[in-house]
Amino acid sequence: MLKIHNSLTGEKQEFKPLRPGEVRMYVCGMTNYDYIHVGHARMLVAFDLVQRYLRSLGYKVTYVRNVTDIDDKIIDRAAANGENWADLARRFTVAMHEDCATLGLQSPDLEPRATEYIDPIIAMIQVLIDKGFGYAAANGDVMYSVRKFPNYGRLSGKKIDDLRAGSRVQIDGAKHDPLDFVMWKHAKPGEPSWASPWGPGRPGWHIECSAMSTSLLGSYFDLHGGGEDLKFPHHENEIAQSCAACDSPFVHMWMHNGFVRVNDEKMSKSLGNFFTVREVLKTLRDPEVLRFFLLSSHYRGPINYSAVQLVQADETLLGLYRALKDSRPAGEADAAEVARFRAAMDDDFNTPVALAVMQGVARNLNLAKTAGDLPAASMAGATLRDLGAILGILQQDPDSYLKRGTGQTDLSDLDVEALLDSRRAARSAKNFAESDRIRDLLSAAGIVLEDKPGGRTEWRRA
RNA sequence: GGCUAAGUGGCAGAGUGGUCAUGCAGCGGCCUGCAAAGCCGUGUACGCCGGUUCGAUUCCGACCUUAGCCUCCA
Repeated sequence: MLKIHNSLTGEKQEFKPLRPGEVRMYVCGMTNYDYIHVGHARMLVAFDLVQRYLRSLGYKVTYVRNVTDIDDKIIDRAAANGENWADLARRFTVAMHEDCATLGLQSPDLEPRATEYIDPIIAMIQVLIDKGFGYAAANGDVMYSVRKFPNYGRLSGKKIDDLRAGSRVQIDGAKHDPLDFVMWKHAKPGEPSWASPWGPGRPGWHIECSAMSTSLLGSYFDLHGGGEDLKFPHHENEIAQSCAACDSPFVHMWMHNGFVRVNDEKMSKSLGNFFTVREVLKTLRDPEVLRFFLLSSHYRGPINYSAVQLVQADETLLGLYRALKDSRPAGEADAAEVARFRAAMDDDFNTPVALAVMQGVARNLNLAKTAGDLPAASMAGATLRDLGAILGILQQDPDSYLKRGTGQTDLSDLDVEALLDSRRAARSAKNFAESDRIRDLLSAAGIVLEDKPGGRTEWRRA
């Protein structure tokens, strides 16, 4: 029985799809005006995992993750670059797709872009105006009247009056109430715009997600996810808009992932302490190391980003691939281990415990290999592979994974096989000085040797 | 100021009212020509102070510390 922590109630709840056998989920994706950083990667990986696990449970999943391709930041950045805003958004959306693919993310089933949903957005705003939740302000913007929506603040646990008291927001003269937010922004000279009943303009961020999610998944769907920082006001506003427009509950369960921190601070653009996925990947043996690192703590908690931790993730993943090597995965996975793994995942996607189960399988696999118990090794190998597939790890060929370094050392002018032959000859002649010399030489090139029974020697990267 | 999370062994990271997380690193052993890998063994860990309890890291209360949100943010 799958339990998911629902941000709406603050508790883990049994997951029951609204429609039998079918899960509809929406995740707030990226505003693409720059390369994605590790914080974004965490969100992306967390919900990729949710989606994968739900599928592994046999649900028919419709996973929607949007792209915001019109926004102040895009316009500003494009202006700074002297670039067309649409080109900029397209360029970084392509880059995001590349990064997602490297991180082993499965594509969402649908990836709506805000600019493709202008009509539904306008329609929804109109409905909200007609129902008295929205109003056209004097400056041409269309606002949402937060105080008209009774449950405003329920998701984030905020009270309207507290917000107001603590508000440091500049009072916008056009707003009837400082809490009101913009659904439609009137176009300023030179800005991209679309025609609307309220004049040329563009959609606000919150209405985009309300319109896209309900257009694609219906007015009431199962799961809505995003980063913790979107809880307020973005998700709160989505709820206010969608519920009011559709006269319906909006989302059954809300999920929020925790932040990536750097030295105990949130990794973010504004703090300037971010690392892009691209630059981090250059320092790693394989992108899978970053994915593994992200999976090694629970999605809701904070995770501290540091080079040391990446090294630990690398070592641990390496150990798993070493176990997998020569295991000849075949046949059915070990049912008991799978059950343990699933129990961990059923508990609000507890990947650290799921990974611990896999460590146990790896130990049994190593034991079976040294005992020469081939059937047991195949089974353990199959188990590791199958469980890894759910998490999106351990699907590569172990030997080529192990022979891959962190990218610095070039082996092209080193004939490893020939050196191993010489070393083999030296060892059988008991010329250990020579065999150790060759091993040191290889070691200096970042190659580790492992002598196997029967005079066989294998190599991998350190 | 309001609201929300969190403080676990050298590092990372789960979890629980009363023998075990797990991984990395370390140490000892087996194996090895020596290594590496693997396996076996190994650590008086749960912010502070009270309370409840036969027993609390786990429940309750206060306190301290940190982070996040309250403004765009994954």
